[in-house]
Amino acid sequence: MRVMDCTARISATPDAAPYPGPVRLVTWNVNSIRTRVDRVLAFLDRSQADVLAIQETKCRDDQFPTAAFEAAGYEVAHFGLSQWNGVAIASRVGLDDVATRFPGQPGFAKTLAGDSPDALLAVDPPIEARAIGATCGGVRVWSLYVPHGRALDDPHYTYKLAWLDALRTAAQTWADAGDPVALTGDWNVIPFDTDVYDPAAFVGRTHVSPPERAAFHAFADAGYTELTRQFLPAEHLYTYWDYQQLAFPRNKGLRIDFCWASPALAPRATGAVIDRDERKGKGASDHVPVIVDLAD
DNA sequence: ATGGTAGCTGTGCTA
Repeated sequence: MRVMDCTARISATPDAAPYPGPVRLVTWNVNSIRTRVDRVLAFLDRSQADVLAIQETKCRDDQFPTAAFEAAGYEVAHFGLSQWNGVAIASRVGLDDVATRFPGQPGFAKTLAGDSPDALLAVDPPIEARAIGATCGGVRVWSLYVPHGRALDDPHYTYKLAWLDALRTAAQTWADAGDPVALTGDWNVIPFDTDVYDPAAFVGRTHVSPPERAAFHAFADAGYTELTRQFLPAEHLYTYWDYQQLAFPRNKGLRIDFCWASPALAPRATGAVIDRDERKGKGASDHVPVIVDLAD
């Protein structure tokens, strides 16, 4: 584990950047922050994370345990509308210019029996709490919870593809601008057959379909680098294990949590870790933290 | 064997 030198973060002059130095960036789908807050704070202390991108907080803004994070030395920005979804960024290296959606992010409108086509066209689909961005330690961090998709013939699947395509379009503009951007979170895509315990079990299901995989790999075409793959190329390294059917003891997992880095950021990466131990014991999330280290 | 688990303003929905 890296030994932190806190004095290195104090500016030498008032004009210097407030938080020079490396950034340890973590993404973690915590599956309810209120249930998991003690475990998350213990992880922050143990890992010495500088920035934590959180998904599935499962709460509204007024329910988020902000005080506990602040007591641990982290600022927090959270976007949650209900008991579903919810994303946040906790940072001890600054937290500026918070955005709760990316440009062009589609919403999702539930259709009800009896809705006429005209009525549906009139609906401006509400944005879901699946993306939050902030500038932390000089890095533009996006905590992302990509729609699951549910099934290939479900409207949520079409929504998932549109959501990923809109994100890629935004990501392209950021890359073209030369911004140091990290797109980190739960992507709900299994990019390769070697990222799943049994590809045959996923035939005809979401996460592995060619359009989903194409939408994921399109970020490489936009110039981005997936940092966990760069440092952890081994097959069958998982970040998620279902709660059911003893999936974790049997190591029947999926690799679905990733960090895409823009061209300006990717060269700064020095390593990545999947904290598999965090899936152990009582009260674990079904996802584990995924850590990337970024140099100056 | 059509189950199993976890979380949520839960008697069903979402993953």
